[in-house]
Amino acid sequence: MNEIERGRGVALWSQISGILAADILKGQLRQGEQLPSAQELAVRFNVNRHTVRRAIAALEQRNLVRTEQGRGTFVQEHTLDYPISRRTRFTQNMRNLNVEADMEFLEDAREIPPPQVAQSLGLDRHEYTYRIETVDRADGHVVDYSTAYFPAARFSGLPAVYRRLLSVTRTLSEFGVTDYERKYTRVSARLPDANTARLMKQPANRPVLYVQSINVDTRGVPVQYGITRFSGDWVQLVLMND
Amino acid sequence: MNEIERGRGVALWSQISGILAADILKGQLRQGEQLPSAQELAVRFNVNRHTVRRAIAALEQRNLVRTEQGRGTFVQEHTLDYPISRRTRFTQNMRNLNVEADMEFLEDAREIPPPQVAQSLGLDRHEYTYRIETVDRADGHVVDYSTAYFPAARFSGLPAVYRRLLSVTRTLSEFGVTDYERKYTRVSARLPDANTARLMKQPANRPVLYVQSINVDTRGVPVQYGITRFSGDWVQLVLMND
DNA sequence: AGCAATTTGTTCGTATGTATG
DNA sequence: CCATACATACGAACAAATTGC
Repeated sequence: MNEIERGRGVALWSQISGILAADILKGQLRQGEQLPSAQELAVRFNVNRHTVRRAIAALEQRNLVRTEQGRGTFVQEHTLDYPISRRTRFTQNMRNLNVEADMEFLEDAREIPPPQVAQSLGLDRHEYTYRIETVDRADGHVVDYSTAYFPAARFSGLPAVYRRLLSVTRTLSEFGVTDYERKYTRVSARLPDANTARLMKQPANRPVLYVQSINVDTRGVPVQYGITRFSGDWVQLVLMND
Repeated sequence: MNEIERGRGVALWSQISGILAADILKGQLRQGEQLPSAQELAVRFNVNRHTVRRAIAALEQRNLVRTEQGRGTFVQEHTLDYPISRRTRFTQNMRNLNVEADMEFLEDAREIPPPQVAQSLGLDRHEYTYRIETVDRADGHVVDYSTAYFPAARFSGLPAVYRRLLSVTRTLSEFGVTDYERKYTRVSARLPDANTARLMKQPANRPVLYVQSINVDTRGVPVQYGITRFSGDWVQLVLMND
């Protein structure tokens, strides 16, 4: 059981807030789940109810919980609504949401892709692609882990450009592809493999949204094949019609 | 270990085929996984290699496996591509795929819905809805488990009509809603709760696609809130742009 | 419809710790 | 060392909303 220390320079409410926040972010407190009442928490941490309320107020500020008078305090359904449309730009989406978004480049490689990827990109079995792996974060925790394939013949030297620009849109633009659109998006649910779970810092038994997509240029020629694994708990794909 | 019996009126190849098919359908053999070689299976079942080949041929006929010359036999990636669009009609989708589709009515109820549902349908907190639960099957195994909410005030007596027609489209049509369209679709990945796992006849650690959707009439008024849990292994949602 | 139990929200007051000048 | 300001922490009482009986 987690304990707090008095008089060590960190306010009690801050310590309590930190413990609860960690529980939520680690998934030990599930989405929509009710927290113990302020009174119960006060007993557990051996502090006054006001102090607990101060801690919860901080969590509410961070949008981790939601309180309802007369009912209780609940773990906020903290889903990022991820719009999917033919103009989807993944990084751009993040900017539109009021979260701290950042992206980390993991690695790139020049290689012959899996058959399904080759076929989707309209390549022969022995044609090379560039593969680029990245991780996106929002508010500090991993939202998605993406693998993107580009035809190497058409986009010679792409990885270097990508490392510099860190954006698919801007990178393709450097190669003259000023516009592209989503041709199709396939969505399924699966458990992450060991590597994916590690990169996404999530338990291996928490499912991910497995999204495969093709982007085509204005002439309909495939320019990118993408595999994006979204944290199933934190991301909802939203398909709007309006 | 599963055993086969000789001379009991069921051909050996048929029994072997049945055992392997059950393994595949129960998910013990995962999608894309390679089966043991015909020789290995022959040893395991204590039959001739030809008998195993006959069994595998039957599986291929049922489109459960795919054999590749010189490589081996693999569990067919047996995904149903489920198109999602503003005109999505779930049952209709099934008919378009070349599978045996059937639907089972589970139960209905008149009740106050969860707050999120009420809000999405534009109802007050105390207004009633009809809830209808169904299961869809394709080729005998469960593809999705759906819960649909309808405003009770507007569609008085809906469950009786639904039981008779077994179709959302036709039921709404009886109430004068001759046309409706998908307003939005939200997709996330989660593990099934115990009840869902049981109804879908799948292990509790296999993820489902959790899809929430709203259908609105031609004036934009919500007529149905749906929760559909798709078997993550067997269903891919496909969002086309063409 | 009423009532009790529970939980969050609010407002007092009081005491203590910390930083500053 | 003292005065002040501010954040922290506790206690009591009451209001408002929800839930279950």
